[in-house]
Amino acid sequence: VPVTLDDVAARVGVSRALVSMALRGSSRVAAHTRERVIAAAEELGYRPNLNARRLASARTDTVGVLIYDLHNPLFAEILDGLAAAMGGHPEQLILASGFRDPARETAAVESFLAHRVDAIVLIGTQMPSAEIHAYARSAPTVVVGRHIRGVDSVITDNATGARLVTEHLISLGHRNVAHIDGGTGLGAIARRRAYADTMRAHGLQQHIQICSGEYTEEAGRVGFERLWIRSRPTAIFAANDLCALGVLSGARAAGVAVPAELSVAGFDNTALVRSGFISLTTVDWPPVQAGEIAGELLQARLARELARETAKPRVITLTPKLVLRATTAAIQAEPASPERV
Amino acid sequence: VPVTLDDVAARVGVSRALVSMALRGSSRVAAHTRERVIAAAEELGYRPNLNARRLASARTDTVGVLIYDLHNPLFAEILDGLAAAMGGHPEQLILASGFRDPARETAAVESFLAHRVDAIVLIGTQMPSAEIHAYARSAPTVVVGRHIRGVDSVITDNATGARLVTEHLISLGHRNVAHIDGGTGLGAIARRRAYADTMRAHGLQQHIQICSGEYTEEAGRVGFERLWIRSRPTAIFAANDLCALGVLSGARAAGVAVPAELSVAGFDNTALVRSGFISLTTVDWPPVQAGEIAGELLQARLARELARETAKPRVITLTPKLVLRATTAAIQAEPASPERV
DNA sequence: ATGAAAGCGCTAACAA
DNA sequence: TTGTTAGCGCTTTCAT
Repeated sequence: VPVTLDDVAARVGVSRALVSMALRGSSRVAAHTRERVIAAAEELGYRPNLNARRLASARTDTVGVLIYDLHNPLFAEILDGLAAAMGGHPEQLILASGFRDPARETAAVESFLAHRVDAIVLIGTQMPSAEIHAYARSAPTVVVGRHIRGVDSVITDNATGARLVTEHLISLGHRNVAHIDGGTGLGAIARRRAYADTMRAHGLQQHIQICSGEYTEEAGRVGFERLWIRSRPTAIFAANDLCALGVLSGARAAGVAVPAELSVAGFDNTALVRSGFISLTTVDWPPVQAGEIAGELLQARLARELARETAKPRVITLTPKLVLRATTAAIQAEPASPERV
Repeated sequence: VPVTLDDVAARVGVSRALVSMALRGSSRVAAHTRERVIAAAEELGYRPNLNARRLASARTDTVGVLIYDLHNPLFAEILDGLAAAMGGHPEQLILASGFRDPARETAAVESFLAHRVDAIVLIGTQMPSAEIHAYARSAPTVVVGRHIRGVDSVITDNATGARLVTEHLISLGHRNVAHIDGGTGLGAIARRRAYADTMRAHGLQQHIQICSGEYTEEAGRVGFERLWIRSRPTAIFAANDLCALGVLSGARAAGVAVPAELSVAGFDNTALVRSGFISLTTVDWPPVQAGEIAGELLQARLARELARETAKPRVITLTPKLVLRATTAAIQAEPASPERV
C-alpha cells in the first residue's frame, strides 16, 4: 500500500500541490510548513512515484548509459569517470548492458527512449552508425570510443595507437608481426588498418597477417592458436587487453615463453594489465578521463537544451600513449618457419 | 514531439484503448485492425511512454538489479546467468552499480523502489542486513552472495570454501599462512573466521595473521606489502581473486617468486583467473549458475506474488570447489624469520 | 504562502 | 470486437 502525496497532504492538512513543492525544496513554501510536510512524509514512509513524476514533468532527469560489455573492466572505469563528472547533478544514470550483442544494444536504447531519458550515453557500442544518428535526433547523445559524425564523441586516436604498437614491435626486430582484430566495429577497423599500413610502411607487407577476432579473452586464445599453427609469429598485437590476455593464456598453455619467444601487446591499459603481475605492453588513453569528458559534454549539451540553443557537435580526441611493459622484447632468434616444421 | 496513442488512434480512426490493446497483442482485437494499428504506429514512429504505462498499470514489469562493483568481472558473470534465466520473460532488468559504497547502494535501491519495480536483486551488496530486510518487505527480493534471514538467497558456503583453501595450503607444508580479508561484509567475515578456525584446528593458532583489506586489487597489493614486511608468510589466502591478483602484483614487484617463495590463493574463480595465464588457485562456486538460480527464485516469487500466495523464503547454497592451479606449491625452504633479517 | 484544477500518456473496467 | 470513462500520482499554471 504505497503512500501518495495526497496521504501526506491530508496528514498535514494542506494541499497536494504544496506538499509537492515542499518536498522538492521550493523556496515559495514557508519554512515552517516545509518542515511539517517533511516530517509527515518521513513518518508515513512516503516515496515519490518516479513514473508519475516523470509523466507529469517535461524533464525526467535521467540519462541512459549503455555499456558494450560488462566483462571488460575498461567500461567500469569509464563509468567511474562519468559518474564522478555527473556528481552533484540531478541527472540519474540508468545503466544497461549490451551483452556484446547489437540487437540487445538496440533494445536497450529503445527502452531508454521509451523511458523518455533526457540524454543517452553510448559506451563502446557496436551498433550501426545510422542507428546512432537516428537516436541522436531523438535525444542528446554522447558516444564514447567511437566517432559518429554530428554527435558529441570522445574517442582515442585508434590509428595512432595501433601504429605506435606496431612500430614498437617492429623496432624490436620483429618482422612476423600478426594482429588479432576486434571485429567489425569502427575502432577495431581503425586499429586493424593502422596495423596493416604500418607494416606496409616498413616494407613488411608480406608479413601482414590478420586473424579475425573479437574484444574477448576467448577470441585472443583462439586467435593465438590459429596464428601459431599457421605462421609462428614472433609478435602479436591484440585488438585490446582482454584479447591480449587470451593470447597470453594460449601461449602459456602451448608452452610458448613470453616475451622470449613471443611478444604480445594489447590496447586500453585496463586496470587488470596495469597490475604488476600481468604487466602487458599496451596503449593507454585514460578511460576514467574519457568518462569525465563524456560527462562534461553531456552537461554542456543538456544546459544548451534547456536554453533551447543548439551547438555544433564536439569531438574530443584523447591522445593514445604507448605503455611499455614486460610482454614485449627484442626478437631473440629466427623462429623455424612453418614449412620446415 | 513525441507521438502518443491518441495520435495513432486518430490516424487509424479507432479508439485509443483499442490501439493500446492491439499494440500489446491482445487477442480481443481483430487481426485486421491490429495490422492497421501496427502499421500506423510504425509509420508515425510511435514509442510507448513507459512512465505513463507503468503509472497506469499495477505491475511495472521491471526488476532492479544492484551490483556491488562493476570492476569485478564476477558480477558480470552472475548477471549473464540472471539475464539468461529471465530471457523470454517480460520483466526488464534495470541495472545500478553500488560503486562499492553502502550509501550509494542504499540510494540505488531507494531509486528502484521509487520506480516501483516488481522485484529487486541484490548482487554482492554490503549494506546492513536490517536495510535489506526493510526493502524485502517493500518488494520481492533475491540476494546473491549473502544469506539474509527471511529473504530468498543464493550463496556459496564461504566457510567451507575458505576451509578448503586453508587446508590445502597447510597440507602443502605451509605454517605461516596469512589472510587478507574482504572487509566487513558477511561473506568476508565468514571466510576470515573459517581461515582462523582451520588454522587453529591444525595447531597453527600462533601463525594466524589477518590483514584487513577489501575486495580489490589495490587492497591485495597493500596487504602483501604489509604482510611481507611484518612476517614473511609462505602462503597468502586472499579474500577474492581480485585481491589475490593484487598480491601477485605486489610479489612480482618485490621480486618474490610465486609459488616458489610464496603460495597465493583466491576465491571466486573469476574468468580472469581461469585464464591459463594467471592460473590462480582459487575456489569455484559457479557464478553464472548463481545468476541463473537467482533468476529462477525471482520468477517463482513473482508468480506467487501474482497468485497472492506467500511462500517460505528459499536459500540455495552452492557447493564451493577448490580449484588447484599454478600459484600454490609445497613449501620449499624455511624462510628467514623477520627477527633475524 | 497556499489551493484548485487541468492534464501528462497510458491501462482497465465496463458498456455498447 | 470496439468505444467510453475513469483513474494512476504527480507537476504546473493560475487564482486567491
